[in-house]
Amino acid sequence: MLPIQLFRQNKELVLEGLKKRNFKETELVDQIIAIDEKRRQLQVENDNLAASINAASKNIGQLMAQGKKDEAEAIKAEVASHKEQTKELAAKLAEMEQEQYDLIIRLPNIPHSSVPFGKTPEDNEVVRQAGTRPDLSAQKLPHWELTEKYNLINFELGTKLTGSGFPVYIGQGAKLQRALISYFLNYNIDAGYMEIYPPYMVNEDSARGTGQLPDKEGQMYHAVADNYYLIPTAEVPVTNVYRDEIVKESDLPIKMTAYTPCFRREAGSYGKDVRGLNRLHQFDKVEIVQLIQPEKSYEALEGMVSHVEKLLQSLELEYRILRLCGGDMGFTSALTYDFEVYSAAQERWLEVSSTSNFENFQTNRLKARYKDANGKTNLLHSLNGSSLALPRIVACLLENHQTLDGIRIPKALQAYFGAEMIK
RNA sequence: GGUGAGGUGGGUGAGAGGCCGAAACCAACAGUUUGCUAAACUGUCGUACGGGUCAAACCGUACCGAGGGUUCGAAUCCCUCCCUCACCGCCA
Repeated sequence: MLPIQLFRQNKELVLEGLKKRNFKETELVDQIIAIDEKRRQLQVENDNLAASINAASKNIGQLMAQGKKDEAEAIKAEVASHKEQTKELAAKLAEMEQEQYDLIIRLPNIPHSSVPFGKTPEDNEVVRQAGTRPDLSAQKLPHWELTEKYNLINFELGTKLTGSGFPVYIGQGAKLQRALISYFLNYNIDAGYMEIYPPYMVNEDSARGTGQLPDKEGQMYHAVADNYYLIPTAEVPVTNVYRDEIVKESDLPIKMTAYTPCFRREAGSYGKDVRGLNRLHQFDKVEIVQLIQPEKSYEALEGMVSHVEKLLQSLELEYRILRLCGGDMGFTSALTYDFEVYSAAQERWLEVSSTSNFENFQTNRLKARYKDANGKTNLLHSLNGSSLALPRIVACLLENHQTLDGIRIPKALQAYFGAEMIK
């Protein structure tokens, strides 16, 4: 949610940002500004009225203490009429606040100046591409055949136990998951991230805090009896750690990492996108989150990007980094880098990480703030990224490193996996 | 699941219709003292919205778990809901 001050101070910036996103309802901006002015007017009126009521009440108390009952009664009558007015005003004010909120919440974040113009994924800018494409002339099996061949994952069993999109990892397949999770977490911890092991369900306040509610409830699994939501990403519980908190500047940056399974309903997905490990209802992911001063957040974002990039390199996979265009960026992001890995048998790029700076769009709603050197309270900037999402990494590891003798495990992972090959 | 107690500022905790945005203590921050550390002392020390200002100072309003009610006036009384803690039961 954009801070209201932004509209008063820099309307042009908002309009330009919306244009870059191809966001059509630009009239919302003027509506918001108009309501804001009216709202403030009303507040001044209402506050003044309340002030006179308060003063009168105090007066009554003193008069009663002095035994001047008649005078007190006279003032009481006066207060009664003021109260009528303030009741009306307060109701109008609340209505207006709600109206303003409803409008403002519909606006997406303002893209960073480096975000390219564009409407579709084709307009995303390839920042870097690196790694080598393996020679699969000897054998080119897609991962869903490799998982069967080596008995790593049983998709049908998952369907029996739960439903489609809930694979069962078996034997070396299960061990590979555990190895990747440990490797990713340790890698992040070494870079100064604090490991968090959060709940896998959150309450409504948390879901609201990171913006899953009110709009995206269809994306989450909901435990109705207790009104808890299964997390669609670790970002939800981890970012909410700092909901309604004010931290000292000396505590910044706050860097957290967490492994969690992620639960997504993914209603409406179909076809090759959901084949094998490409899209699941439950998957594993290791997330990194940072909270930092506004002036340092883009430096931090670049740091996170190179952090994730090195991790991908260590897995010996071909990857590319995209700077998402205005039309393809998530609603809450100001700048997003997507990481894609080349799936050599499917011959397509798969997204394995999305790393974004949300500036104060998230923290405004979360009320995650810090106190600066002058004692002033400001909103933090929040950033997060995957490092990494497991299923597609697994898919690419299997496909890209397949040989006739088995699947080669990258060096960096061997100590965690305990073998050099899957046979 | 049963029974009981309770939700007050960063923490502990007092307040029981007006003198309360809230004592005291602790923590934190700044300073004085000091060879260093410690101690001692002094001061500062909630948030939001709005007004005001170049910026401050300052002023108003709201907030004592949430929502409603009683009253001229509510942290304090009443109602509803939520949550936490303790003990018992069950259980990984």
